[in-house]
Amino acid sequence: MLNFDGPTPLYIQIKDSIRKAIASGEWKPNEQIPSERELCKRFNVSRITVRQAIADAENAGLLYKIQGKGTFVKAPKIGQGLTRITSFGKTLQISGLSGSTTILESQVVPVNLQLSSILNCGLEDQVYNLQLLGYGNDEPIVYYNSFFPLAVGYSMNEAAQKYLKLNRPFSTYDLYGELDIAADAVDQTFEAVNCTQEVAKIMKVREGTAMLVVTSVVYTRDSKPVEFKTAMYKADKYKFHLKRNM
Amino acid sequence: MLNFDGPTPLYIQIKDSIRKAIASGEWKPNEQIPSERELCKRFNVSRITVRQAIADAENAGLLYKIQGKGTFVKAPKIGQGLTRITSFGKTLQISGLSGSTTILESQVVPVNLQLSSILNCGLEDQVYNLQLLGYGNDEPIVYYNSFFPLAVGYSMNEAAQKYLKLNRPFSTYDLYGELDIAADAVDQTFEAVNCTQEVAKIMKVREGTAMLVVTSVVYTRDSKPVEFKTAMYKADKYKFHLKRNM
DNA sequence: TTACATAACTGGTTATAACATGTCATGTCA
DNA sequence: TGACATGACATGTTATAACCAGTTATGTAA
Repeated sequence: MLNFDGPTPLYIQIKDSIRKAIASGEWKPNEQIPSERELCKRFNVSRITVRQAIADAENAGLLYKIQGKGTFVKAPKIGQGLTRITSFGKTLQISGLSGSTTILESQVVPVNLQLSSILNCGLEDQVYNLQLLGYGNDEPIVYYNSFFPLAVGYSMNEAAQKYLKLNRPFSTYDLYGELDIAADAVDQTFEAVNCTQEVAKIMKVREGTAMLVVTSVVYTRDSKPVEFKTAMYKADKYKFHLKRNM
Repeated sequence: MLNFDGPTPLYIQIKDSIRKAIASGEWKPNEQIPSERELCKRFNVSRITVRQAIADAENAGLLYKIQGKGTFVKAPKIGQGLTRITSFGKTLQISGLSGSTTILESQVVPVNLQLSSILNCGLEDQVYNLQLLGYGNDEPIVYYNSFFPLAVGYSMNEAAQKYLKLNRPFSTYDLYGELDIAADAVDQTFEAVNCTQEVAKIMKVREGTAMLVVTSVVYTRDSKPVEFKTAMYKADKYKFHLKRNM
């Protein structure tokens, strides 16, 4: 089950296994997962290791614990929770909306100074640009503008075409699952802007409508940037939730 | 130093002590804090306990660690980081803005259904309403509309008057420090809205300007709600940053 | 049958211990 | 002098062990 000799810590492997069990639906929302001691036996590791895996998963918004009762799978909130990374497709599903995603643009473009610095590539390099439009109940809800290193971009595009054919809503987070890239962390900035004319046209809103803009940089486990993305959400259709500790 | 017999876990006491050392300026941003083993000796506890305290503090955005080098005090970002709770006064200070806060309203009001449910009080109860306007460089930046249980509200108002006399910028987070209330966690919702006429007047912007609205419920250590707050930020002056793990 | 003590779970806290891995200063050898 | 080995010290990972504190089912006594 676990690789005891490899370089990957056991608790990370266990966390990944938890993530998979939840993503695959094997463990359902609000369902109790095996107890810490049970997982110790199952993976043949100490309780500290299991607890660290669970703590990480809890931190990522995948689980919650109740003392004396057990550990449970966290059900994502309506809207979008900021603890747990939830893809567009999943968010729609939770909200009970039918949805779809269209590809507005899929192209290779030269970098600018900002992009080369963020994606950590040369000024002469090219990057892949993917622009998606997400619909909920046939209404544009979010406009994604992503930039990837070239190799990643080509794979992303392939995966996107695949989802497109299936006519299922998706965002780039859904696509990572299709690739062998393990996205591990995201840096995000939230701000409100008045919608420009171009975006207004794309999203079918009046110019000046308040939009929630989330700028993200996605990193792999080894802290290499793999995506720079700007997401513009139609304000009245999308909120973000967050729990913070002091 | 620590209370070994009390009900408060040692690692929480240590975390509080870390928080105080940072808040008081004893430990400055980017300064290295004593090593784990040093803290073990100093507090006379095991390394696990110290590590848990540090992990909590890191999670709250107070510290960061570099393997092989040490643990350091995190310097809050310009803008507002979403990992670490940063008060309005502190945010201004980091941004290098001079600022101030005025009290728009300080009154006792009856609850409505939403408030009674959130603050967990009876429908006949009254609550304290405090409305603040935060300025940066003489320009309105944020409008806070807070509601507290009555007893808390009176203390908050006193503390606010005190800050007002000192002519120092503040938000309710600054005020908690003055009271004996240990705010421990916050639930927040982020959304973008077009500014209404009333708010436009208060914040001296054009009607329809995009505003970032953050709705917060503040909880004490024992998970009792102590504040319901709506904060409206002038969009071009305020952004929020967040790092998320998967 | 009901009420209460208890046992058998759950996660929460803490100690001790060892070794791995990353960083850096120091000292040695070419 | 410069390159490299080494040791001291930082955090990272993991095991074993014990006890505390809630939750729940069970079984016993009134």
